[in-house]
Amino acid sequence: MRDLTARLRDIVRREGGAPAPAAGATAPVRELTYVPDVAAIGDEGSVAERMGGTPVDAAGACVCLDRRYDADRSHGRVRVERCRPDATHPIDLFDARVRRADDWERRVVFFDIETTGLSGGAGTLAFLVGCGWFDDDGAFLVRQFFLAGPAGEQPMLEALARVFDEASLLVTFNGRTFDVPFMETRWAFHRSSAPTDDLPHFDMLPPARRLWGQRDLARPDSEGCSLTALERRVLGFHRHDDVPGFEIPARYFQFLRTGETRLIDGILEHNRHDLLSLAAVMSHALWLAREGPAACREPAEQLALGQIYERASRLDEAAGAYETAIAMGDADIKRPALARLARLHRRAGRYDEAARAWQAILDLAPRSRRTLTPFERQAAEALAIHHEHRARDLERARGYAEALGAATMGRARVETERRLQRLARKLKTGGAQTGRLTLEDE
DNA sequence: CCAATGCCTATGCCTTTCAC
DNA sequence: GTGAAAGGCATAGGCATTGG
Repeated sequence: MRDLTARLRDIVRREGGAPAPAAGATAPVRELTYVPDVAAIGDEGSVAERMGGTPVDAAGACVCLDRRYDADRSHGRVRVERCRPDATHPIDLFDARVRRADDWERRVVFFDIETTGLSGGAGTLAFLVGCGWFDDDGAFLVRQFFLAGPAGEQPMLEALARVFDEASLLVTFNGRTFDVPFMETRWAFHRSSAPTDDLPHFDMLPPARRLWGQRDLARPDSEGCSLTALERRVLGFHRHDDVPGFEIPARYFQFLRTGETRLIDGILEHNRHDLLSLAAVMSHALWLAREGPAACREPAEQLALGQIYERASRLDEAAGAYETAIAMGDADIKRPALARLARLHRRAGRYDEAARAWQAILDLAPRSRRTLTPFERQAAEALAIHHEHRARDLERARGYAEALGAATMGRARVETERRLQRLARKLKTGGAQTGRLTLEDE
């Protein structure tokens, strides 16, 4: 793949009028027969005609393709019209930078590029950029700009800037790291200012990781958080004959050699599916955040939702989500949900409720097991503190501290030892009498 | 393959709250 | 009044993961 990128670098150089560099000892460029007169590539008609698009520039080096997905069409389990984000969606829960007052929903533009490689150097270019947005009827419109040759980049960048100028919010998947910086270097390369500079940008990857990214300990085969994985898990959408990402650069280089537009069809479809799924995944995430834990299909989502509310300081909603997760989930969900619920209770001064949640974590463990998992260690430590300092039941406090001491190492071990010594001292001097008014009367 | 983002964990600091 | 504990908060470094 690396030498393909090197070849493309040669194309760009020749395009600029400079002679091709002498073929080095390694990769000769002779087999690359790119024809600058892009409109004449292939045997019948222009690239734009054969792709069913329209030329953006006079030479047809950039091709524009429009596609409409009707509102009542289905994408996996969801209908297209349901994928439109609107002002009722609490987008600030996922990204506080997108303020709700900013009428961000006016024109949300979904954005995804296909490039000749991941490395993003000067020899790599985005040969396909796809934009999608909703019209007033709830249909999803996709506009793609395709480079029939590198000479089309300038007109592509101008046309793309016109789309972005209309946008109120840009939405991408991993675009904060990849797509947007990539395009910004291209605009810089052509000495124009980037239209993304003052455009609010929402990257769906971090929110998706928060909602669906927790590695599922119960299922080692769980799929990760790529857009195609989310598509299957969240939308129930399965692609047929998809072009895998790693194959995309090679296909484009082959197109440049042969002018065969059929090689590109699968990439166009891949890009459109990415945009549609991005819209669907985003609006589903927003919908879940708005509707709350009762709308979740999986307890893991309820747990994640709790963390999302907690980050946004919506602590009551967070507690509600954790309680739902505890009620619906298996032990692997219950444990973290109980721990987080316990911390919320403790922070709010509801110490008895916190203690009950910590105790519930310990009750999930089989009696036979001596070793403590991290959650159980956390619970035992919190209960030792609770019973020593709040409930004043020194005997019980010592019980938890002892269980903790057997299961800790290093630094935590030292603290536990100190706790045990303090408890022993207090018990000897008769501080135990005060330990009557505790949890026992519940 | 590469860069970069953001989560998790450990660690130290600071303030508050008690017990003596 | 003094000292110890607890717990919130900030920071830093490690780790995994995503894009074509």
